[in-house]
Amino acid sequence: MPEAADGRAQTTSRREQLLAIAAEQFATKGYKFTTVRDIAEAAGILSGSLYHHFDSKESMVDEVLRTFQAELFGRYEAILASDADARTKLEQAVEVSFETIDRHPHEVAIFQNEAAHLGAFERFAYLAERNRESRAVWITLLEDGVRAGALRAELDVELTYRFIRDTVWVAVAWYRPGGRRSHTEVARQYLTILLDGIAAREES
Amino acid sequence: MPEAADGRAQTTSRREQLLAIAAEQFATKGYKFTTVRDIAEAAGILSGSLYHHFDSKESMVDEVLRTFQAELFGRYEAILASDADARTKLEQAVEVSFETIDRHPHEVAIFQNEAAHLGAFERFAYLAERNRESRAVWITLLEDGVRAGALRAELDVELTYRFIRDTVWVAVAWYRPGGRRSHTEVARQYLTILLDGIAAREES
DNA sequence: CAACCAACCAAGCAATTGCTTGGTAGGGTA
DNA sequence: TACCCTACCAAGCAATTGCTTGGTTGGTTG
Repeated sequence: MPEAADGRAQTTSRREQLLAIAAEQFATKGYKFTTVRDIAEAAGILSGSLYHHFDSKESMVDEVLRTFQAELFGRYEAILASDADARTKLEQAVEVSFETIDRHPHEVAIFQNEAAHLGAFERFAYLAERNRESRAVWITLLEDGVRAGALRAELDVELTYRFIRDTVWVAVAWYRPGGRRSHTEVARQYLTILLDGIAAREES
Repeated sequence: MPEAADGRAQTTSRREQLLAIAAEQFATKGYKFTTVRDIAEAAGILSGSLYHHFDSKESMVDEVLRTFQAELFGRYEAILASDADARTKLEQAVEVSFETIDRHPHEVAIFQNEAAHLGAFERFAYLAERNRESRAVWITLLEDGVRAGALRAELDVELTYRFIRDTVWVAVAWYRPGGRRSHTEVARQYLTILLDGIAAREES
């Protein structure tokens, strides 16, 4: 492993650079639409040279998705393990999600667009596993919220989970890092809608 | 055009059958992952025979998406043109969307998964146009709702539109026609969350 | 019956694709 | 100097892919 003079691991190895380039291509054009020649050209090398770093195109998406998921779920676990109240935890989970879109838009897009097809292959079975994990996280958060009285008691937790998950992740399709709205702003607005709804409150 | 004995147009021409088969394949495996041989095999014919009905694989998605969009936007326009109040129109638009997922799950899935990539090609420029139309519909509904006092005045209409659009359509990824929840039920639950939020109301 | 036609088959071509192989340039190290 | 190792090139192979072409079949119609 290459290291800088001061002993810290070098921030971006060639391998990581290539992975980032591949991720961008996969995200914008789709996995199957992206050829290894595309990736190589974007990196300024020949297609064959990619196989010095990776043993297949499949390995590239695999590694991209794996590292991304590992980081994301680490953050979810941290929230679950904290001692904040139920509503705060829910809000944090939403914020973390939007922050992830901000920091890893390509990775999220790939996951969003390709997970369904790729999940069919044995190699990507962990995607389904992560899906179950994700569901467990959100369901826990929601049930805790109901139990604590922070969320409506009649809530269809399963449906609510799906709506949250969908809305949060699909935002990657339109959210642009560095754009007019910050991820914090978007998360805050979304939480307002989710928690209080869009209807005007009746005077009671 | 083939016609039944009683003079009505035959409900499903061979062409329509093949389109339906192709749509299913595109939806489940993705456009690029689906080969013409896959489609042909699913139809019980050889791949070359498909070219008696269509002149390219591209034409197949094109036709699938075009007819789907035409029907959908026809229904949106009908709602806009009606004389119901703002809130009712918004609810109807949501209901129509979930009903569309129920009736044309494959078409919605294709649109959801492939529109982004395909939109880059000139042939599919109408997808972007339809996107603008869709935005116009929802923004109108939301602004009318705010104006009528049915929706909160401080609403970020643009963000709200995106959240609605995303959540509604992405449901195609998990909604199963004929499953435990009817599309009417899902629409009703979703509207509750959207309009009133998931937070418990404070006693005031 | 003769003509026609929609629907299909059989075979294969040309381009693209992921990937392999053998070799080379150049910087670091003993 | 001799060696090694990372990163790359040049060339091309084998499989897959979308699509073409010429021909066959079976039903319908004048």
